[in-house]
Amino acid sequence: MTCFLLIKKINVLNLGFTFSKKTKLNYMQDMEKHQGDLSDMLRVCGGGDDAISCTSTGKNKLSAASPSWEFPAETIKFSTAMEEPIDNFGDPFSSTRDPLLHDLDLAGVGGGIFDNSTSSSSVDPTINMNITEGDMITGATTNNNSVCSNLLAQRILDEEMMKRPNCHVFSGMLQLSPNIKIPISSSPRDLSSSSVAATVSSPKENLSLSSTAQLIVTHDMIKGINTSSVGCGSLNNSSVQISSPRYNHAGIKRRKSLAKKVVCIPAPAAVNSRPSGEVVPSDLWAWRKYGQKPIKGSPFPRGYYRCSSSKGCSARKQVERSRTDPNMLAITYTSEHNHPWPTQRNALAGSTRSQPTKNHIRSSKPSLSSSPQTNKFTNLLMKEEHNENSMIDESPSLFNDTESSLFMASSIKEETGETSFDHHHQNSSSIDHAVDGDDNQMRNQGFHGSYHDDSVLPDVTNHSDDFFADLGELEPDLLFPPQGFSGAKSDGKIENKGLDPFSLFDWTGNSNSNNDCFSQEPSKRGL
DNA sequence: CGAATTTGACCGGCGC
DNA sequence: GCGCCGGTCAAATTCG
Repeated sequence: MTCFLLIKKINVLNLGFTFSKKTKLNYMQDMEKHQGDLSDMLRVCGGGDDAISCTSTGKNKLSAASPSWEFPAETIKFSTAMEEPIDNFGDPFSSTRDPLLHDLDLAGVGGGIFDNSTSSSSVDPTINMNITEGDMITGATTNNNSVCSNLLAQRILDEEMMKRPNCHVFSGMLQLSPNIKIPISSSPRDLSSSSVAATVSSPKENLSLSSTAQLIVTHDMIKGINTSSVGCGSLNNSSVQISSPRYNHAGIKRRKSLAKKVVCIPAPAAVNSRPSGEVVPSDLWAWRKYGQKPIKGSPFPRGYYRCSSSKGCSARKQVERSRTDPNMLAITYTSEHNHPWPTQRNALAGSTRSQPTKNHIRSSKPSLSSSPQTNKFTNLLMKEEHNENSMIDESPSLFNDTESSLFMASSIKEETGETSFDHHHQNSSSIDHAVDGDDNQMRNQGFHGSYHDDSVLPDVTNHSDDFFADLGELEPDLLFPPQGFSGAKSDGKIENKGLDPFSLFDWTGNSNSNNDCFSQEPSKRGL
């Protein structure tokens, strides 16, 4: 189940970056229903016995255009511990279902990411969608029962998710082994095919389920990882900095026994116009700054934000730069949101000055986004408005380097219980530890996620959240055509053009797309 | 003009 | 008890 969810999550990420606007918006709408936290989409940690290896090759995968870049042979280990998160605090959606997961499955019905056509005999219903090599992602299928099986899988999954709310996608995305090495050495040229497909497979000997997933990393994602990271240079030294109980030295008391979740991300470039000059990555929530304090021992002030998405919401976050690495931004989330995440931007949605407000495709809904970064996606979508099928061409610019790196490199440190967050400030913070320690390791090994705590939650807040946040601003009708995502025609045939410019969900196999990422011979999809 | 940010003041926890 | 420090409040300021 864990593996399955993770795989799904991976694809959620991928989808978020590569799918058509409508698909993304589909997510948004569903997320609105179920709530969700993209900030937790990527769990960069590891451990556990389950291994998922990453390769970029593989028959019937998105390999047609898969560049030479590939995930290392080393495995991405999925923590079995995360299967049953003990402490969800800090995860604003810990108690919610996974909307994306749900939606993914829905998508799977009509062009799904996970074709479980080969999994009808799957033993474990929780992982019924037995993802096998060659029939994932594309959703293409030769199995007439695939739709039904997807539906079944969806239902099973829904039921399972209802039973196990903790197994939400966003709190446990991808766990990377501390040892994983993801060479991000490929030059953009190497990644010229717009995306790379990394197969995330789980050796059967290591997993109770047979599963394979593909982790799509777009060209620019890699490029961003590779080239920017705002001082992090490359992913391998960018960020995955996760607190560990080992850093929570005993004897250091918290001022308050409030559990906090710390997200450590590469600080975005100072692209906004805040007088303070601080760049606060946006996320799905609307935050309103209510204070700023200089922190003793740190040259950087700490900004205090509270959730403005909903009145009475006690959620807060603190944003400050790491003392040891000014390029790193530590975001501490405190308390929890008491409301669904705001896809509908309400009047309290914390529209900030720093964000551009010129969104011609927006409806009258106020903006929620809290940073200019958000509008990058908005702008993208605006482009999509003009060119429905331009997604392929636009996709490489989906994320600038910073965002890409943020996405890939962001991480969360969740401190709960008696763990000391003050320690972070008072005694060479855990983040700093991570910077000094794990980061060095990453420099040596390339990207990898390390985790020391099962509760570690990665964060893509500043990236994917931006992405999805703005998606929510589009008219639902734009994403939810009457035929739904699958674009099923009345004649039973599938029409996914426009809906799936990448032909990622090309069930017909008539991929007329020149999308190098996913272009495949229909027959090769063989699904 | 409304909303968000800034910033000094205030409050409370914690250590001495 | 006092002072330090972090966190919050709220008036002033700034911005769209």
